[in-house]
Amino acid sequence: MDAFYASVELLRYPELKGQPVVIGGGRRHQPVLQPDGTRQFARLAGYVGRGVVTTATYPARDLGVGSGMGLMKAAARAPQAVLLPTDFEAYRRLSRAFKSAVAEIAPQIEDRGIDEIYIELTHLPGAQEPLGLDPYGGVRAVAQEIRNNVRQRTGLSCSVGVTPNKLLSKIASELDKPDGLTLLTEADVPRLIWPLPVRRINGIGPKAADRLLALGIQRVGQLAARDPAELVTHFGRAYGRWLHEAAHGRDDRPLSTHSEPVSMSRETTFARDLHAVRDRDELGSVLTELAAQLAVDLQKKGYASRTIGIKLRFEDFKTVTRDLTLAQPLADAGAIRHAAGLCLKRVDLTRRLRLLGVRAGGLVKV
DNA sequence: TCTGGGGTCCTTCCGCCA
DNA sequence: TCTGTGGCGGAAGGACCC
Repeated sequence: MDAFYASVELLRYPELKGQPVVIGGGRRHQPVLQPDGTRQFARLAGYVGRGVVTTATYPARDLGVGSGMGLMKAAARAPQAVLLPTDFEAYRRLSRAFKSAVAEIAPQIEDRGIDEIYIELTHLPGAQEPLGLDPYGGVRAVAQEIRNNVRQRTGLSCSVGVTPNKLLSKIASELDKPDGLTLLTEADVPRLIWPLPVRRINGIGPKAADRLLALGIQRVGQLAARDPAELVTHFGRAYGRWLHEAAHGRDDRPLSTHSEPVSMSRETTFARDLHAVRDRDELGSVLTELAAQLAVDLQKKGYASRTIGIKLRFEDFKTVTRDLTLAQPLADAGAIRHAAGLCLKRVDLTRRLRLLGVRAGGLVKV
């Protein structure tokens, strides 16, 4: 889906179309309905806090604002941009709507989060047929039909990559964003994929990109040209081989149409850093609240957890975790709070904290 | 102006046990 | 009884993704 959260907000507030809009920040900054019927929107200018941009509209991106950026920094670049708080309930609703719109045409779907899916097109009627002079006309038409249905059911645009595998589809879907349809085959890899920066490969993050850069590798084609043995030397057997395969556009992962959750968690960043001793009571009640929320999440989805853990982030952004595996799975707020308290006792708390989280792993259906 | 919240998967280390 | 080896679960951290 294209700029998903922001696009959902534009459905609600169509008067913002064409403007730089940024989604993020806390519950405040809600638009205010004026007596004359128009809405007063919060602006980025003067933002104070620790929020980040979750999504920015394309006009906002043109001003240098992108997801993950601190809102203070975003405010410096685009003070006049509209700021809207996140509304996950609305995004989940539209997420279900777009997925069922796709499923009406192509039922084999792999979920990749709130705004992304992989779709199996291979065996759909007509997908293997040429259309006029286009040997891939059949599958192109199916993909277009999916896009049309998503727009009709949700009012939202999406971008699609039609290729032989998931790795290439992910890259291809981003070649013509927003509202694009890109079809490519293995034969197109040298021309269309090799000029791209290595970061465009799903699985090469900032760390791997830095290490590749140190080897003089910036683009996918440069990676493809390297001896796989050399990559194995630098990155280990599994990752080295994978880098080589990925650079050649090869990927044999099957579609995964069903998955069970592995863990669930709740965490919060404080408005100001807290001290273990001086802010003991506040810290304790945050932990209690997180445990209670997590218990509700577990019970709503029908899971119990055998491993309870905590996550701490200190003022210097260093993060530590502690966890505890129990004899019996549990989903009770008090028991989660107790286990989290035991974990907390194992951490040296001399530095101040900016974040506290509680996690439930080892999930079992109840 | 410092950097959210919710996840998955992988690696490494350690203790326990056969 | 001592030593080595290997599997396994748990714990911790890290990379990456949406």
